[in-house]
Amino acid sequence: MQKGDHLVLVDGSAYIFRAYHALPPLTRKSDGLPVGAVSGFCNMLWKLVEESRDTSVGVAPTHFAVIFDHSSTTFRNELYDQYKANREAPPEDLVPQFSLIREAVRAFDLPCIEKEGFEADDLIATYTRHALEAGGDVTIVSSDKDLMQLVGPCVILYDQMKDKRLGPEEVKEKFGVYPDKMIELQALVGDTSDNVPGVPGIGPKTAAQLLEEYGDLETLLARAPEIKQTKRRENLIAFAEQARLSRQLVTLDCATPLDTPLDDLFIHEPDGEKLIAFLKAMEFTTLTRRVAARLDTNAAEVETADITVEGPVRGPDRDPAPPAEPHGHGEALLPFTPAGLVESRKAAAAATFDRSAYVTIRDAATLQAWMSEAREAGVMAFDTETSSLSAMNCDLVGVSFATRAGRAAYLPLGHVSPAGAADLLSEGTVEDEIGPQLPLDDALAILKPPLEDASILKIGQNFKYDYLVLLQHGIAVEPFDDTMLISYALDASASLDGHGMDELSERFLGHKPVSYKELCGSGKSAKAIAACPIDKVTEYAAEDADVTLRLWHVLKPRLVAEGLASVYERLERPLVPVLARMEQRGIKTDRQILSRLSGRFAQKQAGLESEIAEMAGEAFNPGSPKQLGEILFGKLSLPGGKKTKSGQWSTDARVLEELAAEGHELPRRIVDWRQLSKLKGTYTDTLPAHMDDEGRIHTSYAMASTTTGRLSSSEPNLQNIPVRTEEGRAIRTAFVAPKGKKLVSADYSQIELRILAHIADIPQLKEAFREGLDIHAMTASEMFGLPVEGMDPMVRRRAKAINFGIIYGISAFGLANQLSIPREEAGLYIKRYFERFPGIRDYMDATKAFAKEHGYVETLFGRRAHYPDIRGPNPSVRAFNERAAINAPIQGTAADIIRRAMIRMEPALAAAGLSAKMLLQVHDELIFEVEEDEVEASLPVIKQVMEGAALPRVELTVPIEVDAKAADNWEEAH
DNA sequence: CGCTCCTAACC
DNA sequence: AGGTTAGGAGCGA
Repeated sequence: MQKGDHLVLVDGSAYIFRAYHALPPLTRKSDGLPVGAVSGFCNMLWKLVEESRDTSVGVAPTHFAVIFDHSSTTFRNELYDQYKANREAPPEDLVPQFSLIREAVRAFDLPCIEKEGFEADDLIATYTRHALEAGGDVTIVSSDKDLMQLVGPCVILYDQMKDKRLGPEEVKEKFGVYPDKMIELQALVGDTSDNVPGVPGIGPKTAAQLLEEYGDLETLLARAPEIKQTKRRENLIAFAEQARLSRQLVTLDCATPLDTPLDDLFIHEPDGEKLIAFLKAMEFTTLTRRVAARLDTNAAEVETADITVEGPVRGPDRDPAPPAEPHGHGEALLPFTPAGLVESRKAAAAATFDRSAYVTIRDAATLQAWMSEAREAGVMAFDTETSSLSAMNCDLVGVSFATRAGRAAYLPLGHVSPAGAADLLSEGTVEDEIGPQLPLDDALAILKPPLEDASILKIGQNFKYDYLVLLQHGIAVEPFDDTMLISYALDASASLDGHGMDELSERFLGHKPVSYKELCGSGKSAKAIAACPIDKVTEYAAEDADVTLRLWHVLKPRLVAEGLASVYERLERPLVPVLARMEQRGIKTDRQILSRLSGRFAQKQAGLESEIAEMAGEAFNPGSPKQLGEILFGKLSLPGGKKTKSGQWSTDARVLEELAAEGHELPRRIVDWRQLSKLKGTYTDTLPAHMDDEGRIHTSYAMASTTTGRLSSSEPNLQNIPVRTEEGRAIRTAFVAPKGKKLVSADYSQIELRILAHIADIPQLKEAFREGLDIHAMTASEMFGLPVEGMDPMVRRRAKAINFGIIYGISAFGLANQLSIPREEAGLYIKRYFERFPGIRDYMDATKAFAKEHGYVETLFGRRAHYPDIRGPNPSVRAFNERAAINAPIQGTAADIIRRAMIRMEPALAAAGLSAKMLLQVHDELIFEVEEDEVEASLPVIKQVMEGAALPRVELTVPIEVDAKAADNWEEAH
């Protein structure tokens, strides 16, 4: 435990009795087993776990335990045989529930702590002391006044049922003394229920008053003769010893020997299946459903646990962690907490970086030894060094490993002599010059087993890259974690400046690693990494693995603590192999079509260029906004000149279109020229350069580049291939299926508007989607009171713009801009819209309020988008953040849904015996390559997976529809 | 050569 | 008006 950590201790025994007494008796239907207290206990614990993840309530816990009384006799009985002597035996129907409740805690995967001879309160006191010494905060979940003595600046008492939190001030208010005097107060007052005698005639009010006056118990007893009130004086003198005994009895033992050290209370992701199996066995249908939905698990598929009436009584220690399991396509959230995590976490935070300690691996035996170390540790950070940045087209230069903080090595595999050509000229071999390197094939043969070993967790940074590199060598690395994706799940803010390793290292470790530039240089003088000195590369590469491992130690625990484990485990990590395979496959492209289009575009452009020069009266570069602005608004003095931020004439398409509408021919030509220039320069000329030997283009998907959870595509970007204009669309005909296959395009219809209708709960929108109506025409009809039949296309267009505007966090300024209408008119439209759909305004207000309170918003699947500046002082920055915050849950939920579909797609197709291959994702569209004779069978599977992708976690109240079509090329399939 | 600006392609 | 990537021009070192 370290500073900033947060320990939650649940007073389990108190919970049991409260649950038992607060609820009517309940028995298990199938056999009459009494389970009322178990049910109440489980409900309370579940709520607590849920609440504690809501960071708005307080700091999310990093450590968590449920503490029980072990038996009725404790060390206090030796002090005083009457202690708790008049306690009645627990009710008969509660007795069998004690062991069930311990089972329940185990099912929640929480440590269940108790100790012979000690009360729960003593254990709570001891853990609290340990936590405080480590610099942590503590929340004790209980309302027992015996625990108030523990309250302090970093310790609060939380009464879950009354939802009350007690700090020092609240204790003072309640008892008239601060927590540090609680023991003395209890010693005076006594406790009838526990048989703590106290001093007769002294109640809480008097006790508080006396302590206020005399300071502490001993002073009070010593000066008792001074007290005026006869009876009070006599009692204090007569019962002084009894008061001292009482003080001993109520003083909690904060030095209880602990069987489970504090650090072992470290929280980890629960095993959803285990919990659901238990709840099903108890026949708690409501809670089972609730838990299953939250954990995104289908309860029907979980086998009911075998819980007998005489369930095993839990010992004081928790069970050993379940065996580590690989996380393939499985649906359950399996914990992966290798042994020794806690130790390594501490080491990661403490150790400093020593580059000279890194090892260069030059032979098989040393490599084998490192892999043994990894096997023992159960964890290995791992990084590949390659000859280029493109995973699909690079050679492996080396691999680095780290097995614990500070212990890292580099394995050179493809290094060449730094001098390059000198190899050929010099007498000696490369080996003489740079030392021996293990042959690549030998190294891969040694590496393959541990990299695919289910009991070794491989940790990478931007792991899709390394995964893809090794996939080219026939190695599918599993299981793995990715520090970049963990960081992204925790906080995807754009303001963070990315999730690259160097940034993360500086942000979370306060360490600046050797940069690639420092190693290889930059610009013209940049060297290939393979030509850099191996000792320097060892420092660089091994450090990367070391940093990655340490980042993992710091970041991974935060996932669970902040309630983001399911985002990472459901939406991020499983997508890595899926995207890697998509990138590896690539999409077949017809070079000839692109080249013909380039020719056609060039010809048209040339024609336009001469016309443009003639109209302008001089030759200039139409691609230069600066020159163009000077011609249009300077030389020709056309009206409507606007300036950009930096004072240049604005010449964007909007400005030029407006001029063209007024009859000016030159701007029209420029618009056309620009379009051709874009299509040619960005697409038809450039795409062929990305084709491989088989004529396929492999894009690269960035998983952590957007603030909302969308993917992005680059090198080349295949998510912005033209579609709007006919000429642009022609480019899509170049994306083709090979002979004997078809391309299938499947896209979600209006998914963001559907999500809006669901989230904001808009009856008319939901109804329209259920009826399959034209949503924009319906909107126009609602707003302007016109029938949908025979709707003016221009009116519909406005309604459509407003619908999109709503998704984007509408402003009168933006809508006016979009529709080229006065701002006042746009304002009226918005007003009208809100009148017709008041739920939208409610949603927007609620989202803004949430974002202001928490600093982030959430998708339906729990992904967060952070907007800290929404609280900032700059009104326009604030407004921008408000709009983004309104958009993010909608755009982000859509992104989550298609991610879920992609993750499920391959197993679903395989299960149906189909060989369809997913190639591309374009935000709401998936593109597949399908054997011609499998098209018919594949379409319904693809549709089903996409349409059902939100389930079971989220049940949308609008239908989700997917249109899917097969054709020979992308243009026709779309 | 590397950066910013402007523009435009997509959902 | 929300979320992206990319290319060319222009400028300064």
